[in-house]
Amino acid sequence: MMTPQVITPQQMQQILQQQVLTPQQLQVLLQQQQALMLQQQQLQEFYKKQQEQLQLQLLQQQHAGKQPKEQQQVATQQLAFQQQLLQMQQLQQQHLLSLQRQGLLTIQPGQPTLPLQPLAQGMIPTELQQLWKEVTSSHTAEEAASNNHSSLDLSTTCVSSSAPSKTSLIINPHASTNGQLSVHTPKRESLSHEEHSHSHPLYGHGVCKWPGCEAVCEDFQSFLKHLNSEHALDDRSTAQCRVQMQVVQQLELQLAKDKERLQAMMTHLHVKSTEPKATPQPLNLVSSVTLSKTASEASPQSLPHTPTTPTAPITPVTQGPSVITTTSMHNVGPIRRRYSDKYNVPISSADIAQNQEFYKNAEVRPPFTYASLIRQAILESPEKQLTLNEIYNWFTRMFAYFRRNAATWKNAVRHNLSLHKCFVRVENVKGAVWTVDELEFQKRRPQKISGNPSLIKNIQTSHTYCTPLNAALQASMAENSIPLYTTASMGNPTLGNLASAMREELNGAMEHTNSNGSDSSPGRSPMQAMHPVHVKEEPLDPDENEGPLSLVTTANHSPDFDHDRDYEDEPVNEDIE
DNA sequence: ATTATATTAAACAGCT
DNA sequence: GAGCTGTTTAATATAA
Repeated sequence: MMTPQVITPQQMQQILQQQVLTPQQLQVLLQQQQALMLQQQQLQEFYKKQQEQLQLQLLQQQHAGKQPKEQQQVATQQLAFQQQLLQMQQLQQQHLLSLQRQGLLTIQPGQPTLPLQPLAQGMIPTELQQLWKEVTSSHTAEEAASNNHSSLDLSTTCVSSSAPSKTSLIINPHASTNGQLSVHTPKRESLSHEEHSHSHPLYGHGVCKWPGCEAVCEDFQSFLKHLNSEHALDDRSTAQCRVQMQVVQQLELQLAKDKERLQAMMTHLHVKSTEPKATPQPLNLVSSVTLSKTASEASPQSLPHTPTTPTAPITPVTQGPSVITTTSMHNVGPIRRRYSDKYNVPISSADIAQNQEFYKNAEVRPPFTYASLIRQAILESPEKQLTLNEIYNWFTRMFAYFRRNAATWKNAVRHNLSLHKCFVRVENVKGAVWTVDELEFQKRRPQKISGNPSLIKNIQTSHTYCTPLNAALQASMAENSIPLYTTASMGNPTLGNLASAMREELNGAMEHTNSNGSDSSPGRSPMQAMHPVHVKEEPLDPDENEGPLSLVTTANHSPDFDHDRDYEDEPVNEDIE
């Protein structure tokens, strides 16, 4: 449908590959580049039209009421979404490919998120500039040493106007955080790292992966030789690098725009869909983060074709076919199955950050239970304890939905706090705070995982059954490596909490006994093992080991939650629902 | 059909 | 007494 005859980056590279660039050739190249940009503009136009059409459809849908063709429209909508998502996926893949070709990105299976991280946010031009500077600076240093003829000053074309005047060799291995600049350091990693050869971004399947090269190299050694001889730091390589950089930049731009567009579409549709309760809005959505996460291996056609739920948020449907389960919501807790599983769609908050923003702004009911949300709120707090009011504040801060009907949901929160054993009230100097008994919480979890508590017993006895659970947990880890509402950064300390929480989930589900090996409360001092003034008595569970309970008696009130009073006591519109 | 869980509403008690 | 906090009960809905 939309396969414009744009000159692909590869073709461009091939052109470049033919010989050392002359300024004329470069001119041609730039023209081609402009053509590419033009094509991309057309692409954007297409999307624009698509979106307009979508809105039109929605309008019609609203006016038409419940006419039978509504379904057709919905299907069209769905299609549009899929196209959009597919396109984004392609973009992402293209982008990935480009980066790989460049050697700017190393994808290693061992470190799943690290290299992909920048992709999710898009590599900002300054990063590219930085990379470019590194190349060019070393380039000129070499250049200045050997031949003195003025090389192609590519920096005038677009990215960096700062001509590399410095002669110092800036080859900083740490600077290339997003990958490795393999242009100038092939020898270092040659013999000693044989296994590393497999992961060299420019070498794979016995061929050189330099853009447009594909020279056959039997082994890594010959590849290095080839790399040094054919792709040395000369004008041609530099130009190739630069062109590719532009391509990447464009793709980044395009990706960002498409992401934004998708977000707008989602938000738009979602706001609409909350109004009519009886009209489900099946949407097939793939989270953008899924794209970035699995762009390299995910097949685009594996989009599930099952509708989601009426009230569920635009929950991106993950495309990983088997691994993703509802336990992907682990860090949040059980989802509200009432809505989520109606269509057998494994809802997963793949793009947590995205959803965070979504729920913050869109008045959409989060698909999590109150208990899960309360737990999340508490666990997110630095002290793992919150007062009731702080929990309230968290709700209103994180979810636009909870900025109205305060009486209702606050009552529900209180009700949940009292009802569930997993919430433990701890008397404090300043009053009382609520903590989470993770074991208790996880106790309810097994049912969520499989719906069959006996399975857990099986898991306990036969470790071969660990696989599904583990897979689920790993998927959960991959999916939600970030606890809700924290931005995605691998260094996030909360990640550790999540990991330990997951370990505990395993422990809790499989062993059912409290092994003190799992320390779920990092940062707790033994001082805090003081007895609480008042703990909810539990007659039904005498065997409950209250060991891991964090019974904090000190009044260390976190200031983080004192400024959350933005939405507090906001005027309540009781007549909305 | 039964059971478990979640949600919502509401009554009530204790406290500030 | 009002409002907040916390407990409890009941009705209802949903999913397993």
